[in-house]
Amino acid sequence: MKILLTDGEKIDKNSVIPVYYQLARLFERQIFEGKLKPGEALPPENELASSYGISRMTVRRAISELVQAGLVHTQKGVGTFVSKPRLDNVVFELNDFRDEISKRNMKPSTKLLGVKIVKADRRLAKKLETTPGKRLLSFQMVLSADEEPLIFEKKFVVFSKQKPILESELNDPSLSNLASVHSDHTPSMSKKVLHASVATETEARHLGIPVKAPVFMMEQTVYDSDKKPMGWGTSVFRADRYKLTSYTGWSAKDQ
Amino acid sequence: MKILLTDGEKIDKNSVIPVYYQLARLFERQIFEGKLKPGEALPPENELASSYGISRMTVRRAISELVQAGLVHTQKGVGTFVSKPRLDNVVFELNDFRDEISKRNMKPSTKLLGVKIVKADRRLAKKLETTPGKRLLSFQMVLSADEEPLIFEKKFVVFSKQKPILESELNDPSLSNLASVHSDHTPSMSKKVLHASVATETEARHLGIPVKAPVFMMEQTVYDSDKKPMGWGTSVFRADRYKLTSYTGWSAKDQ
DNA sequence: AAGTGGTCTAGACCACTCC
DNA sequence: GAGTGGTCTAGACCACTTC
Repeated sequence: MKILLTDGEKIDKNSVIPVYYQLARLFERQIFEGKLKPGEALPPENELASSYGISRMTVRRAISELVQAGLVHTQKGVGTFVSKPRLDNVVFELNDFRDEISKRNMKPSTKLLGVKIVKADRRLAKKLETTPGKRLLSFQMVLSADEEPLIFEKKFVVFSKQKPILESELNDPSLSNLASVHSDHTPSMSKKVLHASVATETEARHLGIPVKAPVFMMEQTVYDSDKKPMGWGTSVFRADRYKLTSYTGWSAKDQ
Repeated sequence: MKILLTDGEKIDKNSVIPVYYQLARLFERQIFEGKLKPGEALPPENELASSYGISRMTVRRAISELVQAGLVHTQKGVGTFVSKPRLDNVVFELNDFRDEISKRNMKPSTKLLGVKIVKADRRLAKKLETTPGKRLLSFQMVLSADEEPLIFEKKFVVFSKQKPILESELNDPSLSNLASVHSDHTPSMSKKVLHASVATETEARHLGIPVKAPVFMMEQTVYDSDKKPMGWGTSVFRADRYKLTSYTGWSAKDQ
């Protein structure tokens, strides 16, 4: 028997809020507030179970949420310890354009500049792992927020179905959707590469920026389940309007 | 009672490999191989438990791993279903320079160009939420891989300790370490913003690239637990050598 | 009402670490 | 050997969806 810490905080077993969730938040709070510092051990699972009057499995569920969040880590046979925040790894997210724009309370729009059938040149043939001369569907479009052009996109799709260009293309003009609609296969993997570049004359004109202005260029390849490329495309983002932000650390969610 | 599917696959309860893990891999395999298609339901948890002769909690653990991995999703009162792969959200990682370079079997090196004490101008004062004239520690350095310069960095730290510049700075020249060494506080949060830009004359000279060549510019601010900025810095990456790659989809780990 | 996933319990045995 | 986290069981009750 040990003297129990007086947490001042309690668990309400009759609440609609799950016990494991209450316990996880309780520890999270103590870590954020500095009452539990990096390197310090949490009480053993058995002790937590008996002192809160809950089952050990419930304690473990709470702790496993903290482990997932990176707040603590466990050592078999030793204990559970508060982790040090890792501040120098970064994760940049670049999600669906329409979602992002809508989230910022702006109106997204897509202008389809042209759809045509083209023959693959050497570069396209290489990107799509096919032969030069192969017939491809080509799309060009401009994505805008509140009527201001932000992104200029070119996409090329290997087509195996003769399908008319439908409205659905404009509802979801993502490369994986385009590839999916015009092919018998289903996209199962996507590779994206982000470059820093400068605007070409064409890109500058469509985006309303100076030639050679800095831009992000994202290159996407969509593959089917056999790892054969189904589509390839580039998206050029205005760097004056687009930047990628990332927060790391414990209070990140407050931002 | 229902007729059980003949999976051909079995669970070995006496294996050293945990049962939940075996079951999760079994479903994962079936999803990757297309035997379980997006939208299809997994058998109910109770059925899985009885047909494999294991407890429902163990089944749930297996399923929860699949949920985490994004392979399936659950609907309360309805069932568990195979998810569609989400191919159009992207996550770019930009991890510690030394780790990344070492992983590529190259030799990372850091050249410290200069350390001095400077007075904050208006821009720095704003970035660090302090007043112009405030004395700051200033670092400039070039990071190279196999002697080729890749990144040019400037960092500014609000210092509250009079400490000599130690070797430790070169071992870990990250902004959070610099801020930590020269302050009484501990960094607890970091914000990074990635821009596309073009090289200034100074940057171009240090990186050995033409002026106005495209570069990535990453801006980092490190905060203490009270959300006061402790340090601010910029890292300029050669765009001809640096790009960010991201894979999404089910077979991503094969890459 | 029947079936589903979500939560929780009170045990059990194990492998591991540390002394 | 004592203490720790990791796995697993065989139940239970609940809220939810569907019919």
